Amino acid sequence: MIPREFFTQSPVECARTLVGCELVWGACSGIVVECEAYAAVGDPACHTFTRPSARQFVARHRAGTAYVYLNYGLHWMLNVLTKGEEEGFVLIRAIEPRRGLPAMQRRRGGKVGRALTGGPGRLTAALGVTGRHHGGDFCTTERRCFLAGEVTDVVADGRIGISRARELPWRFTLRGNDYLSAPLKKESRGHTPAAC
DNA sequence: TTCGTGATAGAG
DNA sequence: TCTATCACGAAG
Repeated sequence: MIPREFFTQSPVECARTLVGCELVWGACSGIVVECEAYAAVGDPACHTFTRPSARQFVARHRAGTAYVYLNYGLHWMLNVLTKGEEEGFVLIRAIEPRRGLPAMQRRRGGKVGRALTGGPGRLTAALGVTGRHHGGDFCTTERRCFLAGEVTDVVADGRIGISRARELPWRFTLRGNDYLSAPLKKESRGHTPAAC
C-alpha cells in the first residue's frame, strides 16, 4: 500500500507515479492508466485559481484526502490532494478494471471496455464515487492505492477537457492502454517528453 | 454536433 | 437574483 508520504510529492510527480498503481475502492479496483496534475498555485485550470472553497480545502486537509466534485451537473470527478513543497491535485481520469468487474458493469448499465472506466466521469460512476466521498482518505484499508508492478512506459501529454493552461504536459498515461479516455495529442505521439 | 445538469462565484 | 463557467458523456 502506498503510504501517505506518497502524496507529499508535488502534484506532477504524484500524477506521473500514480500511473500503473492499483486503485482500490471498496470491493472494486483498477489500474490507474491516466491522470492529470493540477497545481494549487499559478495554475489557471485548478479550482484553487478561482474558488476560495478549494483554497480552503487545501489549507484544511492533509495529503491523500479525496477532493470530489460534480461537474456539468452530472459527473463526479475524483481527485487526490497532494501536499509537498508544491500543493495541488491529481485527477484520476481512467482506470483499467481489476477487481469487482460485475459491480462496475452493473453501475454502468452493462458497459464494457473503454466505455466502462475510460473517462473521469465514467470511472467514478463505475466505482460508485459521489460527493459523500469528498474529504475522505485515500490511505485507508477501504480506499487505497498500491504499486502493481514495474511501470516504465508513461507518456506525458497536454491536459484535455479544459480551456486554460492546456499546454502544460501534465496529463500522464500508460502508453497504448485500451482504457484511455482519449487518444494522445498528435504532436505527442511516438515519443516520451523529457518530463518523464 | 448538441444538449442536459447543478455547484460555485462574482456582478448588479 | 442573475449569469457565466465548468477537469463530461450519451445520443444522434
